[in-house]
Amino acid sequence: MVRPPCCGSEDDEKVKKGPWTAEEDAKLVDYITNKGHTNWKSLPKLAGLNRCGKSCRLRWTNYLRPDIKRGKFSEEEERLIINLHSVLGNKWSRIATHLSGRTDNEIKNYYNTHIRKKLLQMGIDPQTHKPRTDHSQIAQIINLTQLIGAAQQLNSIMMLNNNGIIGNSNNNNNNNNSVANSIIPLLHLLNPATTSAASTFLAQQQQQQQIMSSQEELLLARLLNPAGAGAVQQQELFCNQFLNTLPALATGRGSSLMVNNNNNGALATARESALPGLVSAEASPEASSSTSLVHHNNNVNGGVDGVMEAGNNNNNYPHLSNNSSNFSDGTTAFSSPGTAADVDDNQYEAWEKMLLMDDDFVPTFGDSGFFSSWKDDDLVLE
DNA sequence: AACAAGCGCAACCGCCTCATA
DNA sequence: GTATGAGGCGGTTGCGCTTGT
Repeated sequence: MVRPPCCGSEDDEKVKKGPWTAEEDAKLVDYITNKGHTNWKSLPKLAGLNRCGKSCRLRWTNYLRPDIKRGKFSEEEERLIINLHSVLGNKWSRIATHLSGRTDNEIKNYYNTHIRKKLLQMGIDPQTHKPRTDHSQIAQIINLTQLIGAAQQLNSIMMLNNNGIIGNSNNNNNNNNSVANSIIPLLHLLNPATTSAASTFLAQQQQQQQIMSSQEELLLARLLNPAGAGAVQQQELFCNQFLNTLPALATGRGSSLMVNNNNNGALATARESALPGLVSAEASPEASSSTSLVHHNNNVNGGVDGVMEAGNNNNNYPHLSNNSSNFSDGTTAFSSPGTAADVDDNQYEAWEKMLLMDDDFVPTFGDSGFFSSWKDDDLVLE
């Protein structure tokens, strides 16, 4: 059955459309302030407005409501929107419930204009939050500026690494070659045919390094020697992940949102979250004795220790009950018995709410995609 | 200065959901 | 169980402003 529009056709000529005037706004605000809005359909007549009820509702909820927060979105809000969108998709109204004072319309507009553009520039598909695999566009996306930026940031990370802030590297080598070590593989990725000389140089540099940290090894291995079919795509995927995880890594924090069939997987995911992208996908756990959702809100080493401790005490995470557990290092874990399939939507909703409401939630990036959508997968490696 | 193109955002449209008769 | 209608939601449009030529 096709319903008529909310404003009957016989009234169309009378009902005003288009931008609201200050006078109309004042009438609407005055009426709702005094009488409320129990019935939008009858409201316009009662308020002396020549608008349809739907238009009044929209004007009120999106613009006139007193609790609306106007102005530029903060970085925190932007990050939260991206997180939420990666989990919820285009559920703008649900996203809006997590950002006080922001309307679904405002968030939708902001995402489609600002965030969408940003993600595209980063090589991320704004709809799926996964790296784009359009080969013809990759080279345009990863431009020289990004390479330089990436190299500088990688250099910072390696310095952090050598200072023991990230990882447990024993490598105290001079970092002078770090930039070269990082930028050459990226150049190689863009155009292998014309970077043979650079690759040779890289090989020489690698030989000169007495000890290479495990992170560096993994990074270069995955950039230069992706195995098996789809090597190019793997390179691109990893490159995107790598470029985009740098800022998060630089903060020295590891956070993850995952559905994890644990046992050994607990350790694997913990490590992965500590240094996203540098643990191989093959580290996925086989056994499934329980399902857990872990939020690492800590410095990297602390996060690993916290989860490892949980796993080492008992592979089944004995002290993680049906609700949340908080580790001393700031890690928050949620778990329930059974496999991922045994966790119903309500449980996921509850977890989702708890995590997303957490101001410290920081997204991480896994092989299954940038800002992984855990709800869609039984297992999301972070 | 004039025009075109791009951008941001308020508002609209039409479909969906849910409550109610 | 079905029809109806209000409210809600997401997609889209179009206007006004800004920026570039």
